Amino acid sequence: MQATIKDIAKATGFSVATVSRVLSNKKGFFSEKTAAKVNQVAKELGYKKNMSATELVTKKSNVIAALINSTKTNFSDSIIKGIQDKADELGKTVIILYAGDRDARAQKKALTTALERSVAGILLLSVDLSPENLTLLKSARTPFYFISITFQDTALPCITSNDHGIGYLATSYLIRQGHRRIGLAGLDFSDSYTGKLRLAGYQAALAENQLSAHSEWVQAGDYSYEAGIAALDAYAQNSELPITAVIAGSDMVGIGILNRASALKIPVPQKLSIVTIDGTDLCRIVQPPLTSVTQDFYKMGYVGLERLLENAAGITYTQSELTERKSVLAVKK
Amino acid sequence: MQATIKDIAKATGFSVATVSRVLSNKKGFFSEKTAAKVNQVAKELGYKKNMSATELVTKKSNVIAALINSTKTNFSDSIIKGIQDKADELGKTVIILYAGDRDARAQKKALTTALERSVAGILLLSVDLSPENLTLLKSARTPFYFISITFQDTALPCITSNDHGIGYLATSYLIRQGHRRIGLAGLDFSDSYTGKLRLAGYQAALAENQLSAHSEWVQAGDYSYEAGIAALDAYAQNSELPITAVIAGSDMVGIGILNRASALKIPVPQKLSIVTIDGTDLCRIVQPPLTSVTQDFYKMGYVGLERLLENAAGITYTQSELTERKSVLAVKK
DNA sequence: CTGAAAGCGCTTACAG
DNA sequence: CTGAAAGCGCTTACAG
Repeated sequence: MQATIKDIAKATGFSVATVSRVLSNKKGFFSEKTAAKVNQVAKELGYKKNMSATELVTKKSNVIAALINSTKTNFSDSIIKGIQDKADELGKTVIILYAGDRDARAQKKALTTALERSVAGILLLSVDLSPENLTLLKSARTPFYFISITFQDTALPCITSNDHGIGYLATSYLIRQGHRRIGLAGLDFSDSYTGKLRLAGYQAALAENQLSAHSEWVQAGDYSYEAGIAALDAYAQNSELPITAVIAGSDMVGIGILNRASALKIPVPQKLSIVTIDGTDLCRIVQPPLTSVTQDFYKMGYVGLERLLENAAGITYTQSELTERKSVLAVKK
Repeated sequence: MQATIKDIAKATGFSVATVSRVLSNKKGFFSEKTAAKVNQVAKELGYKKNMSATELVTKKSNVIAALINSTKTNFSDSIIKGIQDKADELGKTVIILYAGDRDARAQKKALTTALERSVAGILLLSVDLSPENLTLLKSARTPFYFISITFQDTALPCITSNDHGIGYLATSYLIRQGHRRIGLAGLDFSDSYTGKLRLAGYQAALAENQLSAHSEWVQAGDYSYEAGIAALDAYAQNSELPITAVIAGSDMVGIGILNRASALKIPVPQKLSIVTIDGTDLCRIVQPPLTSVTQDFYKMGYVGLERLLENAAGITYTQSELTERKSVLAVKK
């Protein structure tokens, strides 16, 4: 049997009230001497607080649930690191819950788990809730905050990169390097608002330079490695590539493009420059290392938790920056 | 205010006891009619069970805590997927807790969190507990089980790959391909028992073929990308490589070796064959894709949870297999 | 099939 | 600084 506060009370001769006070460190409500004795006995008995009881009576919790989806995009590591660091500063504890991959059942289960334990708040990392689950979440009184996902519904509180800015940044960078025929590959333009925004940023940058995208330059996809392969195959249909540079919707797309190009003997960056979006560690372990628009995932997590706890509304943007590596060639104009 | 069982009792005219029975589905203790009414009202009120109260009174929990460490090795995804799938089958819910990276404080915090919530069991994925934390874990009455980590102390219950077998398998495969001078790189032979076992397997395979390792063939490391770079630099000190093939301690080590070789114009596999240990998705996104000894991480998670719940003792091994890709060249003997 | 009552391990006004 | 007591939301023998 786990020792309880009662056991300690009995052993020390104090009341459970006093024991409770020292154990939860209610300063000013006990003497040093009392504390020493109680803590000592608690240690001897291997006492461990029963959080269920505490949460039941205080009706609050210091745990934050972070729901993650199980897709292979591995930038969530950085986000979680950011959340964890902030949580440590604040004395919160975070539990991570898998919410499946666009699986409404799994989402609901994770959500219910969080809600039933009356956590202090829910962070949703790139999880695109089904309509019912969104309703469920909203109807609960638990604060929530989305991270790394952009909604059309601007009423949802979230922190994310400025996706329009990302598209614009990548494109204008390539233009400055002298490129004129620039592709955009591997993004989802129908289900994903993110994709639409990045496309708009891309088009804006082109327009600003009196350029406009040929339809064959833009290859939709699902942000996966395979989407990168498919995109390159589409570009390589004719002996001459229609583009001199391409923006990949994710690191995995970029790597897919890179590898397929290598298989087809298209040298990167000599014949094709690549800028990828995300900028995770993956960029540096391929050859050539991929130049990227790098998102600040760590910060998303760190300030995401902050925002959640201050009950912030609306969208907060996190800064993205261009990281030059070796996959872009400057061409003379 | 969250609706409670009491509110439902009031609204339906039943007692809290009856409401509790239908809500926790104690078959045979209520009529269909009662159930219908209670469930209906529960739904209207947006009732959500307070798990703290339930756990407090039943003194049991159906949650499993999975402690993970924050190193970059990303095979934990597969392990967690395995755990999650098994948990779903069993109706358990799993919460994931970060236990830092060989950080005793973070470990303790994660452990305490799990223990204070009196979870049904604790799974530790590749987390190498400090001695005090191990004592803490053992002294609690909570069942625990290690995954993907090998101890010298065989009394600790765990599921993992047979590390001796892995070293042996990789080495004997390369020998069968005609290699005679085979390196081993990026493993830790001092802190990590895993490293020692793999080394022993490597030596056993060599010995079986009347070969023995030159000391310069074996380059220690910490399983990281940088360790791979360093290992290749060590091998490449002289104009001629001392080896024709190398076994990398992890996928990241393998990629480090590969990239450094490419930078130094050492063609893989023509001048250097590589077999890597782990076999995660990373192996297929580099060029050439890396032949690997592939560990069955998914299964580790899946049966790990099973074992935990049946309170199994001792070590369970999971099967590893050789996956041929493009990084090994067969040489004529 | 249903209800009254006790109790899980804690916290916290209230009174001293 | 300390204690007695009520109560958090549930479950479950016990009695009908």
